[in-house]
Amino acid sequence: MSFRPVDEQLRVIRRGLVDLVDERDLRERLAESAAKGRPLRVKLGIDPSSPDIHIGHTVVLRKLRDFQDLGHTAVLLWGTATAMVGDPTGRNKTRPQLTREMVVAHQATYKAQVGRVLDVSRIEERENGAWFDRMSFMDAVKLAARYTVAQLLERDTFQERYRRREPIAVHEFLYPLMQGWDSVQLEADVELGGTDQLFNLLVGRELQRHEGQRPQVCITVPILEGLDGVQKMSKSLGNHIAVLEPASEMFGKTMSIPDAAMAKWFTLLTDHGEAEIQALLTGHPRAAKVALAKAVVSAYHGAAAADAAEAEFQRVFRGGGLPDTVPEVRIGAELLRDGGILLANALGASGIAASASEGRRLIEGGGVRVDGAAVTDVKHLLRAGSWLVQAGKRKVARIVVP
RNA sequence: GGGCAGAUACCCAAGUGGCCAACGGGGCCAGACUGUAAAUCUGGUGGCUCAGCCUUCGCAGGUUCGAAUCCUGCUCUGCCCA
Repeated sequence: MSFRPVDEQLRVIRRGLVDLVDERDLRERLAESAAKGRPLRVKLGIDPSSPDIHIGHTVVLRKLRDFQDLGHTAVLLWGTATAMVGDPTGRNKTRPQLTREMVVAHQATYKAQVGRVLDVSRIEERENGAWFDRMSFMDAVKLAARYTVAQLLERDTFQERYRRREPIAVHEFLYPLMQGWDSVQLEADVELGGTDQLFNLLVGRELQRHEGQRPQVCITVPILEGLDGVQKMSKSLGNHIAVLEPASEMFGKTMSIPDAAMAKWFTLLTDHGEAEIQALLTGHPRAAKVALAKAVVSAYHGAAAADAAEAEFQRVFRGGGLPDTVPEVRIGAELLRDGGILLANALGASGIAASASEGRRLIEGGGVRVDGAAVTDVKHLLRAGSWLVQAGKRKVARIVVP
């Protein structure tokens, strides 16, 4: 195994980083690894606590891929035990504890998605259940003895919650210790995480030192904001782009992010060079956003799909046309009244609106079109036939009334 | 173990016997304007067989013609004392 020169490696690694604890240490290790031909063990912990990953998660995965590309070993740690505890990071509430079955199911779907970014044929996979599941309570107590309450309360999220007199469950305190213990078990050289993970990563250093290991280098990458450009991208906030989302959805969603978010998205989600990004950002914002959207889409669907998504976008949103695929919804005969179905009910039944009541409000608010013509009559009846029903610009369905 | 305070819709938060599907703000949805950007303005924001009806104010009972509001028990949370 031969490695690229240390400075070159460092340049790749440093792109888009926030914290690097510490650089001198990393440099030493890189030099050492090159000299001995031993790849660094770069750890990333993933708790399969939700079945899907979104492009916000890919920021750190891309960084891990950087290490892979440089010839190092990506160690993916499945937090099968920690997922059941729930990482309190960034939470103002205790997470629900998951069952073993849920964790296992999530892990499978997760892995398939991680493969969209990482070279999964070259990853080392481990599960922390391997050591936590058979750890005795007394072992856990010993581990817990290595940290003090004051140290744990240093963490922003705990401190905040404590100050606001919100509940903090004891097992949440254990989470950082578990994550740190993983590093000991894996003998990690480097651990990656989002900026909100810095505390947890540093605990790993402490515990490794305590065990007589060389403390890992801690690297954090920024947390990507969601479509609103303000809050962290997350599924629960509904401001995310899922890795498995269709190309046209990805394209459209990326186009809707605030201009101010573009620079960050370019740096963290695309392979565009600094100069290229600068050039795009100084041009027309719309052109830059199109370039961004295409880059994001092609990372998951390929260049051809990205082009198609752009064409479709142009047609639908600039030309007022229709998307490539319009879902067709057949209305069941049992829903018919007076030889048809109320438009409001059809909106609810087709999923365009969450309920018939919401459909009614949309009609009253002037947001609904049937075959291109606005309908404002709440009592509008769809008779037998096929109707193109739209609510806003994004929700369309062909509704077939028997 | 004892005492005190609190639990309201996605979030924050008013309401303390009828005028409450519940003020206000945020978020979100739709409309106008745009570049599906930002800013701004407008409307909406429990469900339904919709001039009405049903369910909702931690849970379960009770008082009352009538309860988110009063009573009892329970669950959960924070604070103080031990």
